Amino acid sequence: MEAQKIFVDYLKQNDLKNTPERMVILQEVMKLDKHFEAEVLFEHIKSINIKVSRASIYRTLDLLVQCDLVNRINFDNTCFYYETTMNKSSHDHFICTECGKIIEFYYSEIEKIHKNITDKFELDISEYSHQIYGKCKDCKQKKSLK
Amino acid sequence: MEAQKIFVDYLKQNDLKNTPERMVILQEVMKLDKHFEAEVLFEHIKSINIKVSRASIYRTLDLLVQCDLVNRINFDNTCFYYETTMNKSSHDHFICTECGKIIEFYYSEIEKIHKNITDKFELDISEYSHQIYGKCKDCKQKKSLK
DNA sequence: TTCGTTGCAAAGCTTTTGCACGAAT
DNA sequence: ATTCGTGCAAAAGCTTTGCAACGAA
Repeated sequence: MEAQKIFVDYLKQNDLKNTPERMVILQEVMKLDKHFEAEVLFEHIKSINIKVSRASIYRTLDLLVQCDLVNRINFDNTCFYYETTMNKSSHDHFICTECGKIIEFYYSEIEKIHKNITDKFELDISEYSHQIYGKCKDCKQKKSLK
Repeated sequence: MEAQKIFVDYLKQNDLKNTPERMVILQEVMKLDKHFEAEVLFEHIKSINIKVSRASIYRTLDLLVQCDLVNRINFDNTCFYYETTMNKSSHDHFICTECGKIIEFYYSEIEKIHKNITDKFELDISEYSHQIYGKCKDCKQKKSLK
């Protein structure tokens, strides 16, 4: 189902009002990259000459999280990141602490682990975060030459 | 090796000073429960009538993270949590997004994945972060009752 | 004596909130 | 006419930082 319809229905069902601000925010959220910050969304909307306050950004993001159109995730304690739930694919990241290089990888075992833990503890998993930090091949070699 | 020796050595090797505040903080960190907040450590030390400022708590925790005696973890964006690394096998966390409950778990497959990726990309892994977010059994049931 | 360290308070940042005005139904 | 939403600015809450006094080496 289309995101906008889901959101409008959600608003209606909860006696919330359909406002221009809310519609703009949903529309622009859908255009952003996978993991975006509230501030990025705010700046983005400002950049297309639409005026929406930061408060409305945060409040509307909360609503979008409520109706499962958006996930709010917690990456590094600097701020929350948001991502749309539509078309989401899973992969993890290796981040080189020397040069910042990122390697994406995917192992089906991760999903098996999640399935296993879901069953064992009767959980309902919505999101996960899996990062590996260290030195990439190049930086490892540079380091050992010293 | 004993934590205190590791810390003292670390300080010496980095031309940092061995101060009473740092020693107290290390000592009391070791007494705390698994996942504690900086504020809890601060209050704990105050409660035993030792005077250490919040700033020193934060600065010393950073040092302890630097020398791998403590991990700094990020569960819910409210604050950082810390845990000692001594005598602790690696484990990951499930965090309930409704009630904040934390479940620790360990799967050897994670290590296999890391070994595999290390070999494949010739990496040097120093740390990783793996959190799963969702609803725990109780909160899942509460939600479905509505 | 020399620097690193401490405590304090202020600043920094992201997110939330109180309030008066404005808009949707 | 209600009632909810918005913008603004202030508040919140955790963490970091600037600075002067202090203390370890």
